[in-house]
Amino acid sequence: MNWLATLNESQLEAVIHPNGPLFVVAGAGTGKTRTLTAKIAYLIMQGVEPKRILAVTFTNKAAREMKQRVIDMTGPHAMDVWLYTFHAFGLQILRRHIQELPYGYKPSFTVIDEDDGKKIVSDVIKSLGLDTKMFSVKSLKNLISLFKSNRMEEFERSEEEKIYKGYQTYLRENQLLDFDDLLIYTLELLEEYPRIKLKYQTGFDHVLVDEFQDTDVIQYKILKVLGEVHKNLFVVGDPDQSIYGFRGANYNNSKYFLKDFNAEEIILDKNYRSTNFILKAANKLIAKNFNRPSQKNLESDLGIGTPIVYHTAQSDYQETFYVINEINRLIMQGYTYNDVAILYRNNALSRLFEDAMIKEGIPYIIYGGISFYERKEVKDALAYIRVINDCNQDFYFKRVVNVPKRSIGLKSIQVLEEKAGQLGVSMFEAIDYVDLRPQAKSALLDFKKMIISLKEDFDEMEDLYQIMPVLMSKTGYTQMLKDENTEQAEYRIDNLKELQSVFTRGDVYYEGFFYEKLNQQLDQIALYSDLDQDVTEDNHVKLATYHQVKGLEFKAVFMVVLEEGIFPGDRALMSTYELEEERRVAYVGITRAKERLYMTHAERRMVYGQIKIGYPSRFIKESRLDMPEPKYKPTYDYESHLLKTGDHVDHQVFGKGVVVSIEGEVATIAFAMPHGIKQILESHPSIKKIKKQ
DNA sequence: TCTCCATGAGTTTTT
DNA sequence: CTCATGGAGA
Repeated sequence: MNWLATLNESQLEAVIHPNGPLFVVAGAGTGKTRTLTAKIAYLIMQGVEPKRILAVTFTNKAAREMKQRVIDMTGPHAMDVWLYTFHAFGLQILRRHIQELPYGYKPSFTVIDEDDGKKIVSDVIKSLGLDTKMFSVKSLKNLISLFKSNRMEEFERSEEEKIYKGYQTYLRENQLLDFDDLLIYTLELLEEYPRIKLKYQTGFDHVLVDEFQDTDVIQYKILKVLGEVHKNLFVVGDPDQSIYGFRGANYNNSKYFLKDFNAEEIILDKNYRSTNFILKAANKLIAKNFNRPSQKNLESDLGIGTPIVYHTAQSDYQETFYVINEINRLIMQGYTYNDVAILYRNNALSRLFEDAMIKEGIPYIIYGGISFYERKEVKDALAYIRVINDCNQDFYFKRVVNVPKRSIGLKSIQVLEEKAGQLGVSMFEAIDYVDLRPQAKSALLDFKKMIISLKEDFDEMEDLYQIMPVLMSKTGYTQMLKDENTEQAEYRIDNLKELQSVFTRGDVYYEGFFYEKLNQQLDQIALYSDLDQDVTEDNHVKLATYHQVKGLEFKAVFMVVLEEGIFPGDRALMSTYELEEERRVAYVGITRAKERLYMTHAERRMVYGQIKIGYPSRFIKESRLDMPEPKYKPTYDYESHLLKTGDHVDHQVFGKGVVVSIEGEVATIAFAMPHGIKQILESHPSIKKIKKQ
């Protein structure tokens, strides 16, 4: 156990802490993962059976890495540790017990992703005959999610509730579960079914949780049930890095945990990542948050380091220019492109910087975008496989029946779906009975024949790698892409080849007959959003949002577009709660940097095609170490006003209003109730002047 | 069934 | 500005 010697005092204290509830508050870069894996290894060394340990994480990547580390530390029997994401843990439980719930689910249910969910919502809206303009699919899917996970009491509009019910019915009738269901049904089984509850309460002796600050209400309840009997909950997290509130992460869970379990608390604040200029800035910034349990100040042994560099650019373009220049200077000083990250608040801001990178020939990658398993061609291929695997999967049937084009239009599909509904069979089965024009009917019959033929091929197969070639040629999918003869199509073919290698790897990883392997592989894919390609090898600057780099670190970090209205965003200005979350996002940003940190903003920026004046983000001032006000000299003319008394304006949040007076840069504007009179910077990006009628 | 234009919306997203 | 969507028309 020589790895125990590598831990610092607080880490060691946490690791050898006797049984009972413990909250390890692990600040950024303080060895959170190291402590958690050491704890698991320690438990195993103490004689706890690996299969009686449950550790949950938020990402597959974290789960996989942690498992590997524990195996490295204690040997291969650590394979038996239950180390899963919350969702994967739920999936395990539900594959075993879902038939006990009164919703008609069979253990062979399918997990759909966010995109599929939206499609279903959209179909439901249409089938209810509602005006599609009145209901945004995106926000409805969100509302449904809020409602399902008890984060919203009731729907505001009766139609919304109808859509929710339609969605839920569709899922149940088609044996589909969305991501929320994986957690909700798991909780229901654990809370309402004493036998199951007892099984899992006593099946584990220890429950460990990573990134606890990101747990939502349902996840916390699951942990609560699991830990109720033995109370051996080892929870690691950093409330200051809670930046997923919008997705349901409940900031108060840390308070609840300390109270509900009367847990002890150990704080890790010795940082191993950054120099102290950076840490001081981070400490100073986060201290501005009022709602802040478990306060801590980060400090490291890495010296004071280089001061943070602030830069005010005259325009958005010049800001990118400055960043490029500084990157070039860093390179001359011996940094590699790999050491550098450009971080911003939202994805749209990547564009400017991407353009600049291309122009200057600096290698870069942009995080985010559509991930591998969300790509159209990959989803199509998987949908085919699901239909072949089980012909009654109407949802996936609909997706592929006319891809490539087989002249089976929307109308034909609708008629078929109705027929299937009348007969109470799947669309696939209903093909024989449906009344359609001969062309459409024979196209459907041909499709059916093709699927049956593919099914026969599958039955003959022994390994997953055999799937793709047959599938792609029989369905005509590859041919369709080849005929397109575009770069885009080439790229899609490459992605399908990559899917092929996913299956090849699956052959090594999974055991059993073809269909057993296939089902395991499909489950895996359902919970994985992306391939874990190791991108750290290549040498390029990383462009990413703050959210995307949580948990990562870079020698040099550029926090760009630090402007009021963008970061913090307009929406966050009204509530302390949201503003504090924005501040935590900034805190995450600062703490990514190991040696160099730049904070930049521009005075003028194109926003939606219009030039707007930008003010430096309050986070600059709030984190700045020199006490006096930042030497910010605006270069625009104070006297030329953008607005004048009597102007009508439209504010993104407060709606329409009239300018009552102007003093300096501040306009007093009267908005309709309940907002009333507000004083706002006249050039604030959320204000738009509207022409008088 | 496909293509073209008008229209509107426009944070963050581990699963 | 730029992307997605939906309706009209070929």
